[in-house]
Amino acid sequence: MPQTATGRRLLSLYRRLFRYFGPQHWWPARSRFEVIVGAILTQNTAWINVERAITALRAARLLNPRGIDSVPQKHLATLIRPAGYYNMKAERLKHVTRFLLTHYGGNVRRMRRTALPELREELLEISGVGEETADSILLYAGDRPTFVVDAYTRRVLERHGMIAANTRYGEIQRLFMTHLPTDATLFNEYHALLVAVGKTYCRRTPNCDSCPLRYDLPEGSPFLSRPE
DNA sequence: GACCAGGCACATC
DNA sequence: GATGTGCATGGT
Repeated sequence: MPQTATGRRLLSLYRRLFRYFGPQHWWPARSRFEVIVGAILTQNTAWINVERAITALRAARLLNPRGIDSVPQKHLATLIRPAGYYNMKAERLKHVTRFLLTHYGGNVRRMRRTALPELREELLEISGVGEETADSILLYAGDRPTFVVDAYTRRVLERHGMIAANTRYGEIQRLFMTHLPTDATLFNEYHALLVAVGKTYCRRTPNCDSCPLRYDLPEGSPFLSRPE
């Protein structure tokens, strides 16, 4: 049980989201390697388009480290075209796959032998892997208790007055990680629920009036058309 | 046709 | 450290 007011509030938001949306069963993938591929492909991209690219890779029987490593980058780019930024992402998939092959024999589970902070640093050294992608890989492919911060996380917290605009990634991450129990299952579900509410209600043009978190908005929130 | 979607690297100040 | 830019498809 969190001792701080912030912790209690974060847990309250979590419970309300869970009650409303139910378990999200993240990450939607058939293998740990597919999680990593998805983490690259979903960068600034709608998931529906990522699914198309993943389907193409699977149909080409390339959804494995050896496959991605050996396919010509040009052809890889063609296959993942629906996910956008396909030239960049083809290169990034090559980078992350090469890392996995050279450091862990292409076996995602073998990442377990490296401690979380060191592994996070290793991932961040890969060109094309930033903080969110690294944390997504750690949490959703590696079951490591690290909190993933994305555009939705930021937006929900901002609108609920819990962070200022322009708050840095690490600070938002610390908010969750210092005020909640260190639990990969909780972090997994919480982030997935934030995306669920984000996709449906907490968009750039918000739909707060029917949002399950509307009564959690601060007094006089500009996002509510009716005072509550 | 404008806006948006589960970022990141790099240049510049 | 803050800000700006390129990368690109597909849905609304």
